[in-house]
Amino acid sequence: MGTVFRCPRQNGRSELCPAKKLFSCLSPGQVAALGRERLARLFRPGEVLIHRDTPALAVLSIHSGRVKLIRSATNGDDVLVGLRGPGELLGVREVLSAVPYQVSAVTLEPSILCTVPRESFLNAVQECPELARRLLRQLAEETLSTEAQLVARAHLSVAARTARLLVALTDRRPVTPGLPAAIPISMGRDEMALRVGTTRESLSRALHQFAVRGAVKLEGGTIRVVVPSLLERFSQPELVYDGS
Amino acid sequence: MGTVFRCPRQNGRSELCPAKKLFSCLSPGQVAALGRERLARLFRPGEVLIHRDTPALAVLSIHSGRVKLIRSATNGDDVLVGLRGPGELLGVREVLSAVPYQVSAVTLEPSILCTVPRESFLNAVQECPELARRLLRQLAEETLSTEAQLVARAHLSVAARTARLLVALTDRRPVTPGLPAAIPISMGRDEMALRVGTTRESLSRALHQFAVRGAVKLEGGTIRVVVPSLLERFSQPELVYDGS
DNA sequence: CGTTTCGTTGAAGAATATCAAAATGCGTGG
DNA sequence: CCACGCATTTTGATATTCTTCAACGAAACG
Repeated sequence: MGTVFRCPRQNGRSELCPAKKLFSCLSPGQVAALGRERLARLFRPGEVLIHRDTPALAVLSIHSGRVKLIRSATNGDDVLVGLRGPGELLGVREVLSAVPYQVSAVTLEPSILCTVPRESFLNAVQECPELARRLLRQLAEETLSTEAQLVARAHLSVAARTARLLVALTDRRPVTPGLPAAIPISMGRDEMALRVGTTRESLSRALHQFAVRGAVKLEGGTIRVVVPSLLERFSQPELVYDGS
Repeated sequence: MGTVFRCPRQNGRSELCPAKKLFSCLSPGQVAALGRERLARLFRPGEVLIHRDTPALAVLSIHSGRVKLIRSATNGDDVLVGLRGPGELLGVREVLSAVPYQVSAVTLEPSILCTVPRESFLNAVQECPELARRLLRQLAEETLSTEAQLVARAHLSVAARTARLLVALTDRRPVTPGLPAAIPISMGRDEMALRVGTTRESLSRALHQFAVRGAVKLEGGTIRVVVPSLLERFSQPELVYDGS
């Protein structure tokens, strides 16, 4: 599970995974002390990086690729708890709290990660106040976003949450040169459903509603947002749209 | 809103609100620099300490009393996002993330809090690495617990979540001297419902189920847990109990 | 060209919210 | 001590939202 290889280097010196931003405050010596962080591994999509309920022995740093954090129930229905991308860390909270991993981490794409042993990480945090401060801020934002997620699930319909996802996905695309048409996205329905916190079927129906009302256009594999403003209306609470 | 008065003092020196644990690493000078933290205010139950969407100008430290963090929707249905008690801080995440308050904070009981201006707080974090580390750990635990909440809502029935609340409430009571009978609690049904993430009515029904099956006994105002083990069974997923 | 995976659609069923009303508890003043 | 009135809790009936099961069409792939 995971091919071992070296991270790309720059300037002849070992270059940290994009967690550079985070670790940039460490001295070369401290970086070296992080341990085997230079040894990265390549993972295929769908590989399990972290198993829930196992001891949190290390923090993983994402070099490239996207990873989903899930809690899988015994029966099999997963709950998405978060998504992480390049430059982000996995398992920080558990290592800091000294508890077993509370979630499982699974790659969504081919990904390259490196490992920082628990002790090394804690040492770095201890040694470098700046690192602590950066993590602090990151965690603060993380908590707020998880809370937002909780609230959304609590009082937004599946349709509204779906609309929100679409809005978020298009927002993130600065690539909106022409005013008229809008932006397509690509992602499996199952992944979308996971992100919205519903089933494949319910998601499909929600999209159908949007399409019927002319907010979006479903083009095999991609979703074209035709009337963003309309979509934002759907993302509001209250409003409910059902039936064929 | 809130009567101003001085915090109790010990040893002739001003004593910080129970956030002592957190701030104990600060020097007296640093403590003084925190600003007006010695000026505490008394709030009546139900007072709003923090209004969502207003600028996060300060961190509040809870000296005594309990506070609920909520997101109130336009229509009026609140979502409980967290509870805080003595020694805990309000608004840390927003201050650290430099965003407006994302939740409202409302007292559940008469409470005494003191205020640490945003800048003072950030300075303290900057100055004192130990403080940063403590906050880090606290935030890490906070995130994990919010996530757990999210997961619980996602795949546990109202009954299961209710059972969990009862279990948690009894667990927190070390006051279980005699083995035979069990522990009573007191709390409005509305507050319970809020914590479980459901309505007053649904909660009532869940309790009724437990009572019918002999797990608990409803005694006006208090709930006596008769068979804890049974209650724990109810708190498991899968199992569903409905009907009269 | 079958086979497999993915997406959509329909119909039935479950869980929970909502609305309305009865019941219970509780403090107050007679 | 009792009666009254208010607030909380419970209960019942109904509505709604969503999931689940099942089937079908279509694109993807060997």
